[in-house]
Amino acid sequence: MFIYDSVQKTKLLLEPIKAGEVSLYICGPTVYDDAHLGHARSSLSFDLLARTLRMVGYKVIMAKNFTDVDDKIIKKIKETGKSLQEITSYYIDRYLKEMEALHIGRADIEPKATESLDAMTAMIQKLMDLGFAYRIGSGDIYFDTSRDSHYGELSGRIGDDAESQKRIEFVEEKKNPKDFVLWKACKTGETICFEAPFGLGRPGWHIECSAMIDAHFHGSGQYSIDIHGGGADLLFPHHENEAAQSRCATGHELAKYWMHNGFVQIDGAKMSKSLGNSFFLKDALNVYDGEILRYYLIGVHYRNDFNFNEDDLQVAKKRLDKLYRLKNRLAPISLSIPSEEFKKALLDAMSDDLNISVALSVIDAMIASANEKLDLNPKDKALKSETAANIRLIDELLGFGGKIPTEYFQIGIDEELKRETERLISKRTEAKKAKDFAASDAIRNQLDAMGIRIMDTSDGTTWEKL
RNA sequence: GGAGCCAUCGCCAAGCGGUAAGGCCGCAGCCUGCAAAGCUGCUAUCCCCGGUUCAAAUCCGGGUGGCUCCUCCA
Repeated sequence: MFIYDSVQKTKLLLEPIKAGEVSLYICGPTVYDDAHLGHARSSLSFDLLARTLRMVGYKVIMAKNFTDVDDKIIKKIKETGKSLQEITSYYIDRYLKEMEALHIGRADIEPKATESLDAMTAMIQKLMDLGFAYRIGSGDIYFDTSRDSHYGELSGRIGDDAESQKRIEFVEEKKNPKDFVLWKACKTGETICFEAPFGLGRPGWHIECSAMIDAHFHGSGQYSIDIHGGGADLLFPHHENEAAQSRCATGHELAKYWMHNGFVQIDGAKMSKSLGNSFFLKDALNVYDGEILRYYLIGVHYRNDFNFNEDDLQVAKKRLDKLYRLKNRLAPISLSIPSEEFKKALLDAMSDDLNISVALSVIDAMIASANEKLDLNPKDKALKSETAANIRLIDELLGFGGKIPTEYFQIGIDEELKRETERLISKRTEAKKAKDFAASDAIRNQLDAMGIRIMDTSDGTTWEKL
């Protein structure tokens, strides 16, 4: 298995700390609003990674956190009058449901910041004891970046210039502009306060992941976990800061490999709230089935930017349709085992830093070949059961193709329309039998106007919703 | 101001020094009452200019264009 390490900026052979086992920590969402397509893409990227690692034979332990204490959540509390718990549990619940719709597997460990306070305060205390952190007059505790000689190496930002320092929030008492907050002391009027040995307050953002990783993974003498992942925007400052804290508190590096996924863009620009072009996952799921959305969103290599476009989404659906049409020719059949050649080609592609494009082309080739053989010999049972097993493999590795074809093609069809469709089809079959092609073609046009496409096969007429 | 990523057929998209995968669209054919579906065949020398090499889309230098990070962000 090869993966691209975004710190070393090169593709590397994955050599886990512990043979046969891969520990994975993914930066999850801050739960103050609905998930957008960018969250989906990030989750999808690491879902593919976990699935591939498992199929290649690794035991995978994946953690993905929920940031449920944060300034934006506090802002939401003020705006809505709801409690922190109400807000965060609502958005966590929605997040998980939406990710499920995209067939994204759950992480093995899903820590929440509010449930990891002991780990965080312990790490902050340790950093203070070791002289890596200091407290200012307000009670806030900062990490002293000047004490970490490796600070800046992760993101390659060693000599930051004046212009970039201007952008950092100015706090007079900070020793160094790059120093970041570990603990925000409770100020007058603030209600979201937690107890800590150093007083009431709440944790800074960066400490969360470091503390959770420390709490949940044993690691080795050199690294806490194998792979740390997240969106490309997290490399700096978030991951730089995490790495610094962990290095100073534990004496070893946080992760052996770092992986970052690219952005989802809308009309060539980064999707973000401030630009007013964010696309919520819930809105997309309202219009498109989760499986189609999944197929579309994984279609571009995870490190590249992804330009969201509804036309391209339709193209993705067409491609997925072909898989289901093949599956439709198979059923009902018992599975045998997948073709060795197919499995190898698929795994070879995904083992090469998740080369999804090659993987999808391998699938297309398998579909074409199976269709061709079935055209020649429609009753080839061995081929059918092997093909069915191939599709089962695709579902396991890539997370699509698992539905029953008729369900897939009839998503969003109500019972009434379904009955009407079937009634018209049998009427058309009668007309065809009587060689009344004018009548049968009229019915076909009528169905077409209803959004139903029909196909005559040797086994009768099948139909799909357009 | 600093740091980085990207640029491949009309569109989407692989490629990681050895002579351009795949999908959509289009065209031709097989199949079909006609379609649809399926199958077969056809369609690019890789933004520009230099350089390294027996060999470059792939490496180096210089342009041009797009995006991102340096502030919360997947």
